[in-house]
Amino acid sequence: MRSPILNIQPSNCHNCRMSALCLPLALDSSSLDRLDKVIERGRPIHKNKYIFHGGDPFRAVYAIRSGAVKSFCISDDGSEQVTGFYLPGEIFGWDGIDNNTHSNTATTLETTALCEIPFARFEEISRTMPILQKHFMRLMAKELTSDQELIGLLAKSSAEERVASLLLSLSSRLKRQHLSATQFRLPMSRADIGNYLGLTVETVSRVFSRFQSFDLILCDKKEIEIINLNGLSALAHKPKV
Amino acid sequence: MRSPILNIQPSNCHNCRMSALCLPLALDSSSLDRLDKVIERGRPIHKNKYIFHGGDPFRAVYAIRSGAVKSFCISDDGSEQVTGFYLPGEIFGWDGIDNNTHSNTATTLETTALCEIPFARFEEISRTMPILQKHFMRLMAKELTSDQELIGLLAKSSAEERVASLLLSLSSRLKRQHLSATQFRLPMSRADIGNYLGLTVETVSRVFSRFQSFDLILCDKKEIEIINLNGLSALAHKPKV
DNA sequence: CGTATGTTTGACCGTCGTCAATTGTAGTGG
DNA sequence: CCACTACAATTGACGACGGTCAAACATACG
Repeated sequence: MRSPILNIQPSNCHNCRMSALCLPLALDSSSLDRLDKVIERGRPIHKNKYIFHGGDPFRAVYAIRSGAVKSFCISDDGSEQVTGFYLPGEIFGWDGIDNNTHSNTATTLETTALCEIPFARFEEISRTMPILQKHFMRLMAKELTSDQELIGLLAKSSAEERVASLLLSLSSRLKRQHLSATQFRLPMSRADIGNYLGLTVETVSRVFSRFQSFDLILCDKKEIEIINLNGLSALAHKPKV
Repeated sequence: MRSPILNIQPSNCHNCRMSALCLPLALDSSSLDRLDKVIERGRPIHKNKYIFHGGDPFRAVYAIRSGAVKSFCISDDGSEQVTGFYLPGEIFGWDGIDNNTHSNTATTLETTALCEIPFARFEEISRTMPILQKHFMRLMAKELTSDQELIGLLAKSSAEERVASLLLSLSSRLKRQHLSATQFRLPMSRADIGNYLGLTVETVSRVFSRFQSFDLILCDKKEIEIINLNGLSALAHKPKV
């Protein structure tokens, strides 16, 4: 039984150290208060719990205070397709906006604390706060560009490039949180990584081994240390042709 | 030099037969008028012309009245990655919302007529028309889910499944426009298809040949006729494992 | 008519998926 | 605490799918 990890449970957006990430806004104090009142701060959720299921009615989007989340959808044939990994300060759940129904399922990869932003109430207050509306469209657009990066990755890259790119993405996103960019713990399994990157578990495992033999990373199960960041970047952006 | 292709040039949204697709909204007549006034209806553009470049400042999103458009981004190594094909009634250009800069480049695949929706003015009027704001968020969410379908396709499918899925996607989108779902002309080259689907030109060409030998389609260069729609669907959704 | 570009087809080979076996890890209950 | 089981990760052998290289052909454009 863990853990005092989350003793810094924020009571509002003002004192949440993540707000610089999920609300990079110039909101005056009273506007922030109004936004603050609609946000529901949940207690930490255990690993492998569902946040919403595909088909659920769309109620809210979610910001991560701590922990990690994966989202995936079920394709026609019943197989999973991981569509994203989300880290603290990031927002997920947009997929429900059209049709008012979630197309994805979201689960926790480890103990996770969320802020729930009920969409109906958000829409109300955003009517009087245009900046908030624009901000949310920008967040959605960010999600779009990150999806497109993934598309580029899947369409063109080799297994090594894909894994290198994922590691670098995680690294830079952790850095944004003022955490180490070179030493971290992967919240997801090899199978999740493979599914996300369009590779099999075996291939992912082999690539990790190869990266170690090249002295690019050290890795003990889920603990990662990036030793040669430049080398990894070179691999990730390796020109094809 | 004008082409008489588009003699049904609509003068406003009221009489545009595409409005049911790009504006599936319950707008009263006066609201539609206000929206109508900000939309700039351009003259037809020739094939292979740029609509915007990656890096351009974000000014507007675009609805297609006729023709076809592809969008692509340039990756670090200078290579193109096609991110989408757009047909009449569809809207593109969202990629510019975050950073106020387009990350993609968009070009016409054939002679194309566009409606330009200046984003700044759109934001103004959407403040007093919440339904419009929600509608645009839904359009962005649609783009998100379609990107995620592509991700699923790229991550898991074989060459045949990818090509079959693209053909079916085009087919159903043409059907939405009340055009034939089984006989149409591909607006894009084999190279574009390959780039989009993460395949080489040669593989795309081979798959087309194979589909013909299986009597799934008839195809003369860019003219396509789907003979066995069910068979094609079966191929597209072929369960892996 | 000549050149550039797009498409098709063939032969070959490398990467990654498949199948299989082994080891390591985590969670459960005795 | 250890035994037991279920699951995660690693490693090897093999083969298929699709990429690469090359050549032939068709089409578009000046």
